Amino acid sequence: MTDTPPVGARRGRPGHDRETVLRAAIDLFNERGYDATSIADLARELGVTKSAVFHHVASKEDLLSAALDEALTGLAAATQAAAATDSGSTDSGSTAYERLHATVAESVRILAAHLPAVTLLLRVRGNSPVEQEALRRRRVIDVELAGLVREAAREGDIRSDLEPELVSRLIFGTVNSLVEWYRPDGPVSPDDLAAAVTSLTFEGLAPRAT
Amino acid sequence: MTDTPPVGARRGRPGHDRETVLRAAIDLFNERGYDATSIADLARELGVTKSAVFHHVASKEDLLSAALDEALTGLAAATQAAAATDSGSTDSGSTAYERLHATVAESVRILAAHLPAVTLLLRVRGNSPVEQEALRRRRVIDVELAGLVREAAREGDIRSDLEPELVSRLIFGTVNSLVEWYRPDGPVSPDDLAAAVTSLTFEGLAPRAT
DNA sequence: GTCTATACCGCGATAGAC
DNA sequence: GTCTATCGCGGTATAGAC
Repeated sequence: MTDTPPVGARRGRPGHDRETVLRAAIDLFNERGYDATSIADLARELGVTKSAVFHHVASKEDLLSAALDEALTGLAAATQAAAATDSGSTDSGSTAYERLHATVAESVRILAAHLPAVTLLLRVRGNSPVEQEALRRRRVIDVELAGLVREAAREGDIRSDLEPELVSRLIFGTVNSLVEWYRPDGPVSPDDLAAAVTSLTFEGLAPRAT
Repeated sequence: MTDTPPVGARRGRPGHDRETVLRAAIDLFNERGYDATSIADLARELGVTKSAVFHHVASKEDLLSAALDEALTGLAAATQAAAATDSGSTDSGSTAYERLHATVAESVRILAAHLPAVTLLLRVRGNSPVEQEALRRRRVIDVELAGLVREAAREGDIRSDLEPELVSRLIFGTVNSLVEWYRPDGPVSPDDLAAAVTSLTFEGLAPRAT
């Protein structure tokens, strides 16, 4: 046997692969913004030339597209999973309140697990077809979430003196704002964060019985 | 008397002035992002050439600087005003709870009144000295807000089972997330919005006695 | 798979005429 | 106050050698 690795296996030893480039790109996009980040910046970060980067990806926008897809897939799964806590048909074993509670918690966990990609998603403005498509997919998720809030209000398990659309925007505005400061390697674990967010959202700031 | 306007007064009839340019710039920066917006875009929006824009402003960054200053001045005033509801020295007539409540409401109102400038501020990443200075001033405000939350918890008027820093970040994360969707010309007035945010924040989602 | 070299374009900003 | 014209730079992306 020789000392060379199996030729049949996927190799790429000398340099980087697409995934490496993508991770570095997402980090840079988040640090400086997508438009303010050049391929030259990315190449410098990876220690190669611009041309080497273009060997792995078709275009700069290609990197953005992949990152947004990761975030959207995760968030869509979060809403789906929590909604399928039971749901089924007309009236199931789970209440809308329970599903809303689970969705908020799961959204926080997904956000923490895919923080860089989700951060990028939340900053997209719709400057290109790629960004517009991402915004469209985001809107679909937002509509589902608003429906869940409306349902919980109709079932009488949450207050109904405020518009469900408004409540939904405030709740998930709180969740989304986490990308501005939360770091998974900090003192607060993702599960602790999810618990704090849900507790504050559902119970408010009132002093608790000890 | 002639039909020409007073020559001594500030005039500029044929074209635009610095304020016009600034308003248009802030809107474009928010729509597409600062880096993605070129002076040519701005000139096109105003119906003039790039050179005409540079007649009114020294640089593109000059526009950003002015916008960030507007937002920061407003927000600093909001925290100051609400904190000075009484405060004074050691123990005054107002509790930290009351001051926190007033600060949240006032922050929402300022955000609504200066929505474009505040939106821009909240998207700044620190890419240049101008942006870094803005982030520094933001941080000062954030520290004051966190102190207010800590004080209210110490006085026993809000729950103390969660870290004040965490609570502060969540509350003002909710407030800041308003820039992502709120429009003052929509169905919700700034005062209604401030009432909804404070109510949801302080009282939570629990059904209310009717 | 990575390199050098380069085409091509749009950017921010300036000079000087009107 | 706005224009035309232009500079110099850095952007994305490509071609072809190694």
